[in-house]
Amino acid sequence: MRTRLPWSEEARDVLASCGCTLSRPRRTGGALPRTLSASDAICPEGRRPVPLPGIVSPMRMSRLFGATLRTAPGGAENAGHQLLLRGGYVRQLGQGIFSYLPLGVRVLRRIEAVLREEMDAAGGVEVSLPVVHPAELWRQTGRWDTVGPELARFKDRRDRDYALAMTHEEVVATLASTEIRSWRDLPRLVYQIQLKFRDDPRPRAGLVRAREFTMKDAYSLDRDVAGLERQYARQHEAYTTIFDRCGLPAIAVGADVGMMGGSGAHEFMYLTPIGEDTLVLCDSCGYAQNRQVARLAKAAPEHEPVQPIERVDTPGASTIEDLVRVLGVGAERTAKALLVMATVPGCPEMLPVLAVVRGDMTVNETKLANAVGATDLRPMTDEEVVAAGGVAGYASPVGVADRVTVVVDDLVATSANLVAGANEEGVHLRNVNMGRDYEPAVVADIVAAGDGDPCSVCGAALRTERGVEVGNIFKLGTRYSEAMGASFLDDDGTEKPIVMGSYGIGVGRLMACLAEEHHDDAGLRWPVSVAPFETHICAIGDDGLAAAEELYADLAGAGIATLLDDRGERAGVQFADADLLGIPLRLTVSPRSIAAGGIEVRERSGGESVVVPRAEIVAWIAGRLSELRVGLAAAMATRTAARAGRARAGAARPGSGPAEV
RNA sequence: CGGGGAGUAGCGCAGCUUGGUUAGCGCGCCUGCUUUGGGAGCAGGAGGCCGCGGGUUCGAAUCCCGCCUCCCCGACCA
Repeated sequence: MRTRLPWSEEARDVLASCGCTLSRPRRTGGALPRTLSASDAICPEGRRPVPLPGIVSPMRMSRLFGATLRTAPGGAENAGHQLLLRGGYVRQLGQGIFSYLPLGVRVLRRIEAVLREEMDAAGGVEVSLPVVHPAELWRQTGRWDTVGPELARFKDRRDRDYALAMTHEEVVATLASTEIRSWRDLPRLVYQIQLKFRDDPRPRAGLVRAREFTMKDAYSLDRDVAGLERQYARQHEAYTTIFDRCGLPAIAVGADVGMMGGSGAHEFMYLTPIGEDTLVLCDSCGYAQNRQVARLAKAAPEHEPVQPIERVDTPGASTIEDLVRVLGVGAERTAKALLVMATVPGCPEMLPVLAVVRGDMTVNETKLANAVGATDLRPMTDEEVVAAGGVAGYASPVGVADRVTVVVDDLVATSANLVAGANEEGVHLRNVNMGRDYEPAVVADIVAAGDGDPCSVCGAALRTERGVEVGNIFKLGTRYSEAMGASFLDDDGTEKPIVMGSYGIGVGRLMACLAEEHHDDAGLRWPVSVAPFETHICAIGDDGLAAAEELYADLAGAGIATLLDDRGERAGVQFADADLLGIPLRLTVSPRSIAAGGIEVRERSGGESVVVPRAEIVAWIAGRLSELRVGLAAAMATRTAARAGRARAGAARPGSGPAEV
C-alpha cells in the first residue's frame, strides 16, 4: 500500500505559486521523510517553483575565487579537512580561525537554509544578536567571573570591559525582560545564526573545533517547566530532522550541563574516530550517554559484619596493583583516593577535595566536579597534598575530614571493610568503613563508565565510541531569566521568571563532519541537500563548451544550481576537479557525448555514466535530483538508527518519534 | 598551560648533522609550439628578508640565545 506523503506547510505555500503540475517523488526504498519540502518537487517541465533555498545563482568556474590544490597544506590531519582545503572551500587564517571561500559559503548557506526551515517549522522566529557584549551583561549572571579565559575579553577606548559572544543566553534573557510581559506572550522560540568566539585552549581538526565559528542558537521561553519540556522535545525532533536532511548520521546522548547550568541536556553526536568526546553506549537497550555523565550498574556489595580497623605495613605499595599483589586481596576490596583542588563559584579560594572510589574503578572528573559544585578541577601540587594531610600513594579519607572535602562514591559508601591508605608512607588500613572511620561531606556516583561495564538500565555490557558534538539542547530553567529579571505576569496574577531552554548547532562543524562522512579517495561527495551546486558541467573541447553554455542556461532557467567548468582545461583536469569538489551530478558535454546524442551524466556517489538525450536532460536531472533528496532522507534515517543501535531508552527521545510512513 | 614536532617560492618537500661564494626538487604559475575523455609533452621564463630579532664567525638557511606562529598528544566546547 502506498501512502501519499504530505507536503509540508511551507512547501504548500510555495507550490501554490507554481504553475506546473507537480508530482511527488517516488519511493526509493526504506523510510520516507516525514513531510516533503518544496525542493522535493518534480516538475515535468523541469521548472522549480522557487529558487532552491540557500542557492542564489549558478556559477562559472572561471569566476570562482579559490584554487584547487593538488596536495593538502601540511597540518591538515583528517581527510575531511584536507579535502575542504584542497577543494577551495575554506582557508585557515590563524589557529582555529577560518575564511570561507565561495564554495564553502554555499555549503554553509544550504545548511543554514535547512536550519531556518526546521527552526521556523518548530515555531521559531529569527533574530540577530550582537557579537560584542558589555561586561555588565555577563556580570549579572556571574559568568564574567566563572567562565574563565575561554570568554574573550577586551576594553574599549574608555576602558570599559567587553566580551566577545561565546553564547547568547544573557542577551536573550535581557531582551525577554523587556519584550515579554504576560503569559500571553509565551511560549516563544527565538533563534539566530550568528558568529561566536570561544578562546578554546586547543583548537583542533580544522573546522571541527574552531575558535571563531557560526552557530545556530535557539532559545525557548516558556511559562513553566511543562512548556519547556514541550519545546525541548520539539527541538529534539527538529534536530533529528536537521541531521537527517543534511545527511549526517547523528545520535542523541544524555549530557552534562556544563557551564550552561540547568536541569538536563542532550548532545547530538556524529560518531567518528576523530571525535573528541567519548560516548558510552548500550547495544542491548539503547542507553546512550556522554561519558561525562554515563552511569554503570554497581552490584550491591554483600553484607558482612564490620571488622575492627587494623594497620598493615605495605612498604612501596603505592598503587592499587601493588596493594592487590602485596595483600592478596581483590581490587574491589580496596578504596582509592584522589586529591584534587576544585574551583567553586563564590569561593575565593580553591577547595581541597579527596575523592574515594573503589580500587577497581576510576574517578569521573565531571561527576566529581558536579558533586562538589565545582567548575574546574586540577590535581593537587605536592605542597597541597601535604597541607591536606595526605601522602602520595597512601592517601586516605580517614582523619582528614577537617582539612579536605571528602567525596565518596555511593558504592564505597555501602562497601564494608575496604583497604584504604593510612595517610602515612608505607602503611595501609584494613577494614575501613565509612561512618565509623570517617565522615564524608558528599556521597555521590563519581565513577567513570567504560567498555565492558554493565549497563545501568539493562545490565548488558556497555561499549564506548568517539563522537563529535554537532548540536546540543539544554533545559536551562530560570537561571538566566532570574539573573536578568526576565519575568512575566501569569494568569494567576503572580510574577514568575521565564523558563528557558537553549539549543545550539555548530554550522561550520556540521559542514566539517559532513566532509568527513561523505568522501572517497578522489574527493568530497556532498549529500544533495547541502552540496554547493547540484550539477557540475564539464565542457570538453570548443564544441563541448558551446553546447555546455546552452545547457548551463537551460539548467539555470530551471532553477537547478549549476557549476559550469568553462576554464577550457583538459578533460582529465576537469574530471579530477569535479571529483574533488564533490557535486552530486557531473554532466559531461563533449564531442563524444554530442555524437552519442546527448549529455553524459555521472553521479559522484558512484555508478556508471549514462547518456541522456539533450531534449530530456533538464527534466531528467530535476527528477533524478528529487530522487536523490528522498533517498538521502531515507538512507539517513536507517543509517542513524543502525549506528545508534536501538536508541530509545537512553537516548530518551522525548515526545513521539517521526511518524512512520 | 604541560609534553612532542614544524616554520625554506602559491602548495608539498630537500638542504641544516659536518657553516663556504649563484638555495634546490616536484606540483602549480607565465610565454610559445605540439597535444586534447581521467591531473599532457617539449622549450623558455617568473617567483625566496630560508618565520622574526639578537649573537658567534672572515662568512649563517645551517651553530647559539630569545621571541612569534602553526601542527600533534593531555585538562574544555557547537
